[in-house]
Amino acid sequence: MEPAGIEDSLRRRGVRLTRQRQILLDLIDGSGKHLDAEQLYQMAKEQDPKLNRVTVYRTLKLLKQGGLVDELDLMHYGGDQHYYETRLKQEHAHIICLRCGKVEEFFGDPLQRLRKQVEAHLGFQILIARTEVGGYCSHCQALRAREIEQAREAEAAPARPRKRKPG
Amino acid sequence: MEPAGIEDSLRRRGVRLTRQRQILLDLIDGSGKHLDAEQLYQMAKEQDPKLNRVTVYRTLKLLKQGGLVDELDLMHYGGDQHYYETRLKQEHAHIICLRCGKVEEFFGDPLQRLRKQVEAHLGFQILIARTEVGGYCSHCQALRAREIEQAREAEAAPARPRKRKPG
DNA sequence: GTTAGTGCAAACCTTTTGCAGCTCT
DNA sequence: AGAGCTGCAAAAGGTTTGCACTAAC
Repeated sequence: MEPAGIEDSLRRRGVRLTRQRQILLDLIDGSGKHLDAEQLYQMAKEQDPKLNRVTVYRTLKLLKQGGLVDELDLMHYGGDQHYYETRLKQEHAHIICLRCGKVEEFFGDPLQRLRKQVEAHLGFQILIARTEVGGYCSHCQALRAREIEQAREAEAAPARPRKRKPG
Repeated sequence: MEPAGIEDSLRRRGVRLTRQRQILLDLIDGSGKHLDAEQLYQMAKEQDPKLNRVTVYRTLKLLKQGGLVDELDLMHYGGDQHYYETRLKQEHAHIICLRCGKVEEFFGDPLQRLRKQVEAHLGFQILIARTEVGGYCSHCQALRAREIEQAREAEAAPARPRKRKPG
């Protein structure tokens, strides 16, 4: 279950594979979710209560610099934290539902097209690309339509006290 | 030179167009660059020395929530600040040179293709999309090749003997 | 005249840094 | 054995909040 590719890459550069880094790598790679630094810290602490928050940040910086993990902000849904994932998978876009927070991944060919066009038209040598899309998932579109409808009704027919409020 | 569309949108929602907000809107829309909160604050202060940093943040939040400006991180080149631009232009990707920091904009069709595919395949209603690409611009590719070459020379032929085993 | 908006100070939160001691190779 | 790494404390940077005063509508 370990991200062998990442561990090899680290070893090759003389970076030590400490217990703390193992824990964090396994979490980033194995959780299946996009975790932020604080979540990583809390989960890592369960395996090693002495593991320090600072170590989380230092490990993330190390992995970022080595190009082994990507840093995402997921459209700032939920705040300004950053989220992390390994770069083992094929390049993909993240599609975030701004209502329920669900994150989908998209692997279509426009991503490769974009890379090629940027390289060709702008002469860039691309190291990393990131696409994030915010919107409403199909489930939340329906819910939102209902919310808006209810808000309209509430505005059109005001002063309909459901709760007792002395006045 | 004012972003009339934005001002209308604000007025329509009963948001007051204060002197401070005018200054900030003009800067975001008219500077032609991607400014972060601190830069905006410094530039705004030149027009109104009493304008407070807090007002910058509050205005940015307001504009973000209204969907009137986009918040970018430009691949975190230069730190974790956020950069801002109005949403008046056609959707575009930002291509950042990780060596010199130059930001190019890309308007190609893969962006629209991506939108369409995400809507079709995932059933999303897209509100906002953001693509950021990091790499080396053509100018910096050459410079970087030279840097690497020089680093290799410095390691291969130093004044003192090599530490590694002889090859 | 109301109510939203501003300035100021202080709090807050995430991330970084300095340093002494520990540990991986 | 020794460079590299960790933990701790404290600082740094960016952003938010509470409150009294001000100004846009």
